[in-house]
This record gives sequence, C-alpha cells and structure tokens, in this order.
Amino acid sequence: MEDVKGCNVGEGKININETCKCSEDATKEDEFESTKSEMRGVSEENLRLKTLLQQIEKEYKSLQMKFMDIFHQEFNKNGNPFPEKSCFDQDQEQELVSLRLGTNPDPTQPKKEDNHMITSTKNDELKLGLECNLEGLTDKNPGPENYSKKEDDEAGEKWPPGKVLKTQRSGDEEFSQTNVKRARVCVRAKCDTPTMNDGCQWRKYGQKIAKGNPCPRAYYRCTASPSCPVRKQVQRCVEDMSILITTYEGTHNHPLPLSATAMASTTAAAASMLLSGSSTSQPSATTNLYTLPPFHTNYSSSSPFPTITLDLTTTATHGGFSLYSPSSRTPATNLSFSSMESNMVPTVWGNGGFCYGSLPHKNDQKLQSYLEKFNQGSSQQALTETLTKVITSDPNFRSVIAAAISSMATSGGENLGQK
DNA sequence: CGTGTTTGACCGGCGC
DNA sequence: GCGCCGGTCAAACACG
Repeated sequence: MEDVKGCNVGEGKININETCKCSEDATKEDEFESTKSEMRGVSEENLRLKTLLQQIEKEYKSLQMKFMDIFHQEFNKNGNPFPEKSCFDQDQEQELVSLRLGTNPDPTQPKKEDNHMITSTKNDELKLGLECNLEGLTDKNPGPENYSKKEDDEAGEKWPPGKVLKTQRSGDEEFSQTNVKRARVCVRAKCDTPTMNDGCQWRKYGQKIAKGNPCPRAYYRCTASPSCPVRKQVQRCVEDMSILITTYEGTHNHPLPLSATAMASTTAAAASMLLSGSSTSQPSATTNLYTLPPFHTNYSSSSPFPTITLDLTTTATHGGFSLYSPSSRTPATNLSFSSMESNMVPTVWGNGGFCYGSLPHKNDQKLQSYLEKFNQGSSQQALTETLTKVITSDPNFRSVIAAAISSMATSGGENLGQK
C-alpha cells in the first residue's frame, strides 16, 4: 500500500515538474491524501469498537460468573446441593453461550449475515426473532449436536392446534409445556415493507382475510430448520395501515443468525414474562410479575393462548415503548420501558434460559420454583433493557451492537449506541 | 429445476 | 347440526 502510494506521489511530482497539468495532479493528490486520512480514521474506529466489544465480552463473562456463584449459593441455601454438571447446568451454559451478546451461535456462519443486517437496518427495519432454544431445555443434552435428534423428536411434535389444545387440557404440566410453545408475542411496529425483516428465514404458507380487518393476514413459518415450530402472523393494523402487527408463536429450536438475536431476546423475554404469570393457577387473572405493575394476559376466543403485545409504535414520542395486553390498553395496565437508568445487568440470556415453563425436571421442584422466582425478577429488566436499547439506539448499529449493549450495557453504552 | 408464493380446499373449534 | 371463523395444507404457479 505504502509503496503504491509513494510511487503515485512520485509520479505526481514528476508530472508537476515536467508538465503544466499542476491543478489536476494536485487534486488527485488531495483526493489521495483525504482518502488516506479517511482510512486511518476508519481503522481507528474499527480498533476502538473492537476494544469496546472485547471489554463488553469481558464484563459479560465476569457477570456470568457472578451469577453462577449467586445461583449456586442460593441453591445450596435451600438445602439442595447444586448438581455439578447437571443437565440444568449444562443447559445453562449452553444458553449462556448461545445468547451471549447476540453473537452468532454458529461460528461457521459467514459474515454475510452481518452485511445483510447492516443493510437492512439502513432501511430502518426492525430486527426480530425468537432466540433461545427453550425446547432445548426439555432435552437432557441440549446443544447443537442434538439438533438432529431433536428435530426427529419434534417432527412428531409439530403442534397442530387441535392436538395442542387437547394436551393442554390433559394436565397441568402439559399445559405449562404447551403454553410455552404457544405463548404469543405480538409486536406492533411502523413498517412500510410487507413484513418486518427480523433476521429469520420465513416461508409463507397461507393467507386469510380475517374478520374485522380488510387487510389479509399472512402466515409464515420459520424455515431455518425443517422442524422449527416457530410461526408468525403478519397483518396490517386496521386503524393505521402503516402499523404492522406481527405475532410470533413458539421458540426456535436451532441457532439463529446474529441479525435475528436482537429482538429474539426481546420477544423471548416478553414470552417468558407472560408465562411467568400465566402459568400460575389462575392464568387469566391479573398477574403479579415481581415488581411489575399488574397486567392482564389475554385469552381471546380465537386464541386460547396468552398473548403479550409489544408496542413499538410509540418509540418516537417518548423514546421507549409500551407493553400491554390487547384486552387492556389503558395507561394503568401499560408497561412503559423508557427508563435507561436501571442497573444494567446481563439478563438477555436469563430470559432465554430461564423460561421455566419448559423445564422438564419433574423431580426438582425446588430448582424450578427458584427459577420461577429468578425468572420473574429478571424478566422486567431484560425486557426493559433489551427493548429499550434495541429500539432507541442508532438504527445503523441497532442490530450489530444493540444486542450486545442491551444485555451488557454500562453507562458508556449510550455513547456506543450513538456512534 | 429448486425454491418460494398464491390460493382454494379442508379441518377443527366454537357459538347458536 | 349448522354455519362461521381461524388456521393449515397442498397443488398450481412464478421466479431466478
């Protein structure tokens, strides 16, 4: 590079001496110099971001360790020695890795995803997806190497609505498990495109005109994995055609591309939060979610499954968003998430990993109840931080950095987001 | 030719 | 039992 530069500069000087095309050469030289300095700047920026990411990763790891310590202590306190390398432990580690900083769980995944992500965010599209292999928790040995096995399992477990409904009625435990799958997260967002680009791969399998809305409702299923049970419905809001209502159902049973992780944790957190409350003995009653104001889970006649709605259409006005159930859109029941002042803790993985409804450990009720408590406590923060960060940060960085910041943000995170 | 979309048919739940 | 409705299937079609 330097050699080439020198050569060009030299030639330029010769030209200056030998000909009278001074102005042209001077312009070229200027251009070259400015490009050079531009590149220097970009390199520096690159380096700075790298350092920042490393720092974030470090902090995340230490926090992760702290959490595990606390968890072990808490668990031992309950007179139940924490199982070394239990399946839960392994699950946790799997989850922690898979959700960490929104990095691509599959290291072999090409950078193509990143590029796609950046270009798509330029269009100001939302990144969505349901990260967290909740189903994985039902497996004794979850993890990438088990996907094929799980796919087999789930091939016979695709949930046609009727069958799911039947199992729901067959027992509490089954109810909670199917509920995990069927918990719906509805996202309202302004979007000009037919669907939101959430980073996942979807295949349309149907379209219907739903009653009360002239706009057709489109049905998509996730195609990233043949057995992935996740589906989404996309429909324009009848009151405001610019608002796109996307309803997600189920959880991905495969690693997601980086571009899909930002909102993945968000919807997972929302679902987790919803399920934390709805899996109590009175699903339709007001739910107490730790310190959250009460909100009502929604069981519509058309869908017997709880639905939680994330309203991203209000971000422009107050820099946050609200969360409510469609049946109770009143200020009292809305949850506003505009605060950035909360103590930042890495909670994204907590929600992905601690959706307790999917825990299969029938014999370990203490563990489960602890997770319930933990989950309820962490959901709010996760939701708050994840969503607020993702939505309010600079669109150009939303998908790349937001996932990292959302879980790991420190006080300096805001600056990074703006960059 | 492979992949994704469209669209009418079909199915099950639910209310009357 | 019947009709309505939401959701899914699958053949036909479009596209690269």
